[in-house]
Parts: sequence; structure tokens; C-alpha cells
Amino acid sequence: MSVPVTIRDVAKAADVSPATVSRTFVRPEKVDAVTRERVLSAAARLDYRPNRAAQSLITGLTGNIGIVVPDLTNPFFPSVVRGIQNRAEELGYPVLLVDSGEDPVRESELVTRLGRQVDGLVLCAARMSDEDLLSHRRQRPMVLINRQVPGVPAVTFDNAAGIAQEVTHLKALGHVRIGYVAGPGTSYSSRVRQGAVTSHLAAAGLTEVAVGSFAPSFEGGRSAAEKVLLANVTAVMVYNDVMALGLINQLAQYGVSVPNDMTVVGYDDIEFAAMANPALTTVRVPREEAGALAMSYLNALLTATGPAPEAPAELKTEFIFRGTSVRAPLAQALAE
Amino acid sequence: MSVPVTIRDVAKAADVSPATVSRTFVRPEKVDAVTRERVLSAAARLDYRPNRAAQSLITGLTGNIGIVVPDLTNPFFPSVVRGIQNRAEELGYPVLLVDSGEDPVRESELVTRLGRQVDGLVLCAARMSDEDLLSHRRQRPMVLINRQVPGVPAVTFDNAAGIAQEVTHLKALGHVRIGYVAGPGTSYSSRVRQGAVTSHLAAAGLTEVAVGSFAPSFEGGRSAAEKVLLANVTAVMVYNDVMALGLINQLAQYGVSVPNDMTVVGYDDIEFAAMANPALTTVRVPREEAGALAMSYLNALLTATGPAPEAPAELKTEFIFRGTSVRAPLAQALAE
DNA sequence: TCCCTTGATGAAAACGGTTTCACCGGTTTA
DNA sequence: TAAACCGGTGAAACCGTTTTCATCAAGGGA
Repeated sequence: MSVPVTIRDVAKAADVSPATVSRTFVRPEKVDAVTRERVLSAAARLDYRPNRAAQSLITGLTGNIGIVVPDLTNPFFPSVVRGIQNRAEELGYPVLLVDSGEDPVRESELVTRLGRQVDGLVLCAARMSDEDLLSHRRQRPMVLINRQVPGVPAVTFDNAAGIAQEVTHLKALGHVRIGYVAGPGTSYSSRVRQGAVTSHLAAAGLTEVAVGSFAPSFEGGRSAAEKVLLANVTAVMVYNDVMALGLINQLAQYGVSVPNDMTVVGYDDIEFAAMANPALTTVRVPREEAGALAMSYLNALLTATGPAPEAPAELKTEFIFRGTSVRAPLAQALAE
Repeated sequence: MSVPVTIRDVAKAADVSPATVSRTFVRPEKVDAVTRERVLSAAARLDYRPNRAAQSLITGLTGNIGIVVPDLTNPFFPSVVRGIQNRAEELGYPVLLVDSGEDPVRESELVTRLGRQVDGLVLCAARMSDEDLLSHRRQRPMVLINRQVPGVPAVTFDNAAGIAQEVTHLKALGHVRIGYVAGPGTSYSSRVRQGAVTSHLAAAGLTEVAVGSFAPSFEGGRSAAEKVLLANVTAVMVYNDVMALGLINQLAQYGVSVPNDMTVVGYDDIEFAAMANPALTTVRVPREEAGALAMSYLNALLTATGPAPEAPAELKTEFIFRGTSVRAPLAQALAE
């Protein structure tokens, strides 16, 4: 209790100089085995903990890492945060977390502000421009999740495969005219998925009907309902699960019931996708895994050990067939 | 860019000593108005930012605050985190966030580890024992959310009122035998609510049927379904919304449909409560507000200014009548 | 035998702030 | 008029590490 024990206390107790104590911790191989042992035991006995501030002052490193997410209340992100944190904890990094509220400007400011508090950053689904991103990248090591910018390490999901799985599924169910409800244009993965949808639907010989871009929220999904109804399709692919759930909810207001009157497939497989009624057909993306991997990358960057990831990792997705998708003819028969 | 500007650079530029520069920032009233102006403009011109580590080293303060939550993937918590963070940002505190995974032991360890990184803590729904809590409290200023321990500042919700509102609602609907599905015994608010349920049901002349304690998760709610069915009640109050949703989901598996065959009311009003189908009748607790208030309290504690909150704040709750509760006779008629 | 490595160690100089203390000129008080 | 006070300021000590540099003993090659 009371007065904290410093490196000098340990030095005195072990009868060596402070320098040797320091070396024992940072460069153990530089100190003789027996002195090292002596220092270690003294340190343990006194319950010595190095003062972070003093270390930071001289090394210029904080030992912290930062995470920024666009919206913590979107269930997608807590999972990846958890993945990052678990790994960060194993590696001994405390983490600073901020929520940008889906605002690219604020996001960039937050990164600047975080900059001086952390040694490295994990940016989830960054909304800011490539240029801003690259300029921050020059200041601090960073790794991206769900975003790709040339030259910046990243972990992404194999969205093309995920979309392909959905398309195959819908085709197998006999759907022909298929709507796509996109996410915000500011979102990298929304643009990527849009591209994948277009190319895979075309490749499968199906007709794509673009419904428009909406906020990646429950409300966003609801506001897509009218346009979906006007699109004259039997199935809709939606940018993410939260929106899909919103869409289904609003469709119900119009007396259109899913899946009987309309097939809806989401994306992400958030927890509530399975809990909804009917349960949502979707594509699972390994969020915790992505977080953990990103953290591993960041650690590699920071310690300059391990594989410095050049090509962005692409995590496998998994198609989940649940209750919101049915055969097209059946849907139409019931709709009459 | 390049070399960071130090207090000495500013001192030189303003033609004063470093001491004066420091004073200008920490004790402005101690320096003459005109010198102060000179220093300030020099600092601005050079874009001077004090080095946190150096400040920490001498003051012993980090300038950071910490948040610990039991489970970030429970939608209850991101909201309160957001409330804390917004306020923290206004006040200029970076925040360290950790997730204890609902584990009291881990939680206590995390607090210890966070301890040396932060000046103060906000603990959400702390799971650890009163003793552990008090011992940590001796180390660092802290404020609790959704937990009460004598002598520790806290912001809580007026659960008694919330429960009372639910009871009144159920009584008005004609329910008489009412089940209660409790949360984990480790949760303070679960114990509090259990007490409130018992007393308010008794006061209303209704019969309480205790269903048991379950994990505060969707799965926890599902596992309560059988016992609920065996309880021979027309309505159930559930510890929180996530569990209520789980319960409803599992009841459907048994062919019991809500609200026709069973009235269910939740608690918290998480986002998905409104989104579910049918939408969940519940009690709204102001989560963001609670977070913001807690952060304000913590700031008061840290700066020794403002109201040092003695009595825990109790935030008002609001009853939300939605689709999972209906009149008892009707429920029974349909059940036949 | 002597010189040159080599490995282990300690003394001391950073790192960038804050704070104590002494000093100085000017004003009030006795 | 002398003594006490006071606001504003700078010199220097200090916070607890890491790291450079010098020192020293021991071992190896010539």
C-alpha cells in the first residue's frame, strides 16, 4: 500500500543498479542468469510494477491500442470489439474504444485525438476517405476491418463468396427478379457487396432490381419497404441483417408477410437474426475471429515480429438457411 | 510533423521560462494577463500539445477513465457505454473499455489491471461482491451503474416504479397468477427487481409464481420456457428483454403463441424490443442518460468540483405498452 | 606475456512536464 | 523611513524509467 515501489527499491533489494533491474525486464538476455534471478525475486517480493508513464516518457510508446467503430449499438460491432479485446488482453494491451457515430468527419478527428494516446489502431468499417485514412496511416500503425485501402493491412470477409452463396440459394428456390437493398454509399463494404450482387446475379442469369441506398439501421430497412414493394420482385437481398429486420417489420405493416409473400435474405448473421420470427436467412461472417486476427496483425506491426501481413486477409463466410426464404412459386401462389 | 514541440520551445518563442508556460496552462490566474496572452499565442502558433506521459509522471494522473461492462453483446450495455463516452468526450477523457464476460472474478481482475491506467472508473452492473467493490473503491474513484453499495456513488433506475407499472398493467388486463422469470443471482438488479416484484404483486393482491433464475441471455430465456408452461399462469414478467425474447421464441416451439396464449412483459426496452414481432411490452430505462450522468459524477469526483453525489441517483423508468400483453380472459379463451 | 574481445555491470544523462523556492520590484503598514 | 507583504517570474529539483557510455574482469589469440 501507500508508497509505490520503484525500480530503485528493487535495485536496492537485489543489490544491483537500477539499470540492471531495467535490463532484467526489457533485455533479459543482457543480464547474467544469477543476477537476473535475484532481481526477479526481489521484484516479486516487493510486488514491483513499472510505472507506465515513466516508460512512456522515455520510449515514446503508450502500450495502448485504439479501436474505432461507426456505431456500437449496431450488433455487428460489439462482436468484433470483443474479438479484438480478447486478443488484446492476451497480448497485454489495454484498449481505448471510440464510437464515431457513422460520421466520417468525426471519425477522422477521433483518430487524430486517439493518435497520441495509442501505439496503434484497429479501424472497423472506417467511413473516412482513402486519403484521410492514408494520412493517419502515416502517423500510426493501423489495421482495417471490413475496409480495403491499397497498402494498409486489413482483414475483410469474402463477401463475393457470401453473395454468391445467396444468389445460388435464391436461384435454387426459383426466384428470377431479385431486389437489392444497398447500405450507405459511404460504406466500403456496401459498395463491394453491391458490385458482387450485380456480377453474380448476372452470371446466374437472374435479373437485378436496384432498390436504392439506405442507412444501415433498422429504420433504414423500414424506409426501403415501399420501394421494395414497387420493385415487383419475389425476393430481396439486403445489405445487412439489421436492415433486413427493419424491412420485414415494415413490410408487415403493408400486410406483406415474410416469407410467404416475399423472400428476404440478410447479411452478417447478427445474434438477432436467429432470434427473429421467422428466423432470418443470412450469411454468417466471423466477426470475433476478424477482430482477433486484426489485433494479431496490429501486434505484428507493433513488435515488428511475426508475419507483417501484406495481402489483406479474407475470412470465409457461411450461408445460413433459415426461415425468411422460400420457393418462388409458392410465394407467388400465396400472394395471389 | 517530425520533432514534437515541447514546453521549452514554447518558452523560447514566448521569451519566458518553461515554468511560466506550464503555469499558463495549469494555473492561469498565477500569470500576468499579458504574458499569458503571449504564451498562449506562441503555443497556438507552434501547435503545442503537452506530453501526456510527462504530465502523468509528475502528477500521478493518467487523464483516462475506465468502463467495465459484463457483456458488450448484450444490447443493454452499448447504449450506456455510448452515454458515458459522449459525456467523457465533452469532458476530455479518453476511455478504456473492458468486458468482463459476466465473470465476477475476471471482472475484479480487470478492474485491478485497469486501475493503474485510469484515474477513475465507471462500473456497469458490477457482478463482483460488495467487499471486492469496496476494496477497489479505496484505490480509485468509481461510480456504479445499476448497482448499489453503501458509500459508493451510483446511478440506478427506479426499478420499483418500473415493476409497479408492470404490475398495474397486468392487473388492469385481468391477470391474477403471474410468473416471474428472474435473472442471475449474481446480478444486483436482479435481486432488487425480484424483491420489487414480490412486494408489488402482493400489494396488488395478485399471486406470484417464481419460475426460477436464468442467465440474462436469449438462451437463458429459452431455457425458462418449460418452467413457465408448468407454472400455470396467464402472464409472465421477465427480468430483461433479451430473456423475454428468448422465452417467447421457445414458447413458440411449444406451440404457445404470445400474446394470445401467454402475456409476456420484459424490461429495459432494448432496441429489439420494438423491432420484435409482436413488439415487446416492456419498461424503458434511460440507458444513455444513465451513462452520461455517471460520467458527470465521476468527473465531479475527479475534479473535486460540482456536486459530489452522496445519495445514488434514481432515474425514472417508463412503461411501454406494446404487443406481447393482452387481457387475461381473452388469453384464456384462446388457450382452450 | 600482452593486447584485444567480450560480457556484465553501474553512473549518469536523458525524456517533458510540474512545483518548490528564491528573488525582485513595488506597495502597504507601522 | 524601515519593515513586512505581494504578485510575477525563473532556476532547479523532481517524477521513474530507459539507454548510452565507460569500466572492469575474464578469456582468447598472437
